[in-house]
Amino acid sequence: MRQRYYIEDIGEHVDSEVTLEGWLTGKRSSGKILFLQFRDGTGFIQCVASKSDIGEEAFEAAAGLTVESSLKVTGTVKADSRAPGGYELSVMGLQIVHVADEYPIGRKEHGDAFLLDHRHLWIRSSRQFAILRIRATVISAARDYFDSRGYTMLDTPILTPAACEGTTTLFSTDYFGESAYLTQSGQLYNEATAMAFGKVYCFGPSLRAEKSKTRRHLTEFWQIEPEIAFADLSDIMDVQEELVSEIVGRVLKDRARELEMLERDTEVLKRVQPPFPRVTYSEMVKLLGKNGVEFEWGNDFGAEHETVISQTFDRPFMVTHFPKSVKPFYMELDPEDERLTLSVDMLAPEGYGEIVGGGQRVTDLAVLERSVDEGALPRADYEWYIDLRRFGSVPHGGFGLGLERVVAWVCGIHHLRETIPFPRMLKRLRP
RNA sequence: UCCUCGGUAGCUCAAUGGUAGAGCAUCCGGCUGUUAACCGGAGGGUUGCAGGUUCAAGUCCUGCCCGAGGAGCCA
Repeated sequence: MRQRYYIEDIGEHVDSEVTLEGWLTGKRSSGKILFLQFRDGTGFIQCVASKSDIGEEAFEAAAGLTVESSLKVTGTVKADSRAPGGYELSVMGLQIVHVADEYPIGRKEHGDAFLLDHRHLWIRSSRQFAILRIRATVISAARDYFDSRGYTMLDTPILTPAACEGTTTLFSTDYFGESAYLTQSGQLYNEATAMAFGKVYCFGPSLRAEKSKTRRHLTEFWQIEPEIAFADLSDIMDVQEELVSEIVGRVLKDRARELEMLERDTEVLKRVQPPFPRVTYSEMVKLLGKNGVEFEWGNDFGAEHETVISQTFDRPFMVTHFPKSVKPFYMELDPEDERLTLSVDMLAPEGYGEIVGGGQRVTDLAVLERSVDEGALPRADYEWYIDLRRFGSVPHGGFGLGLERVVAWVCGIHHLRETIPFPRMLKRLRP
């Protein structure tokens, strides 16, 4: 394959001639000198063209280019402190590939609805570029964490016959005359693969037809879910904090430029080191009381509570031992207090709230059967899952890490809709 | 589903019930170091839809549609 040059590696080619292939993000001219803002998908660079270097004809053609026109630019790489990023390209020649129509997204501000309607173009802008590159790094770091520790990655199905939980609203679809649902989580299937492979994880979309309309919700979001045989609650918490620390460390190391583009305070991220604070649900209820927030034991934390609590800590923290009433049927009960479960949620600081949820699963056949019945779940659809307790049942557990929430927190951005290439939300299916 | 706010030029917004404007974008002209460049000029409107009040409605009233924020809900 021929030699290609990318902006990301431009520092390796100072004073040599390269050709870059990409798009024009903007331009400024001063009569006989032209500044072309250029991107190639790996970064952004300014190209400087003067009439004396490239000739009148090429100069006029370049001056007439519209925003988002595609072109190949040949020139010499210069280190220049005046340029953002430290380098610029001194243009010797350029080849126009396509002259774009008038581009709808300008450099001035736009409303949320307008930008979401133009998401297919919006992802070209520098802020979205930074966020989505960080997303890719978060995924890569998480997968590397598991792959390098002997986990087997096993995909779980997206089309399922039953809900993971009876109460939640599901997207349903026709499956050759039978109704099927889009998965909310790979967890139940993970438990089956964990009994076959020991340590497993899955990475895929979770779909929920909830009519949630907040910055913390998408109807289609991605989860990374490990499941470990012979693991107890303490093991699960160790994995959670190690995983999250590794993810944040990788982003700090490999995506410093992107974090800078987002003006993210990296001091906060550098504090993300084990051990994370661990508190029980009951301690948390007391803590809320001390902060003057009324809260009745047995309820689940709402947005307000999570915000108050998460401002108490300077790094992610874990809340354990939630009451049975607020957790799903498969959670193992606390042997010391049967009102409680061996569950753990991790909450991100700075008001970001829950980013991980998990815990130990029910081991005993009779306990699980009772839970399924109490939840009024269709027994037939869960028979395979119950089977896992008939054939070599062992203590096991795992968790789900909500990718978009982690990306939002790491990037320090307000709304989940910017953390996924094409967000799916209530009333937004297009583009 | 509930509460709040909004819908005016391509975009972001302004306009005491009395001639619909500005900035950006676009087009034309100027400028050899611009950083959301700058300077001068031009074009650009079914004020979300339907009805009502009024001499007169972008503005007031009623209904509907659409969007945003929040709540509820939510591994």
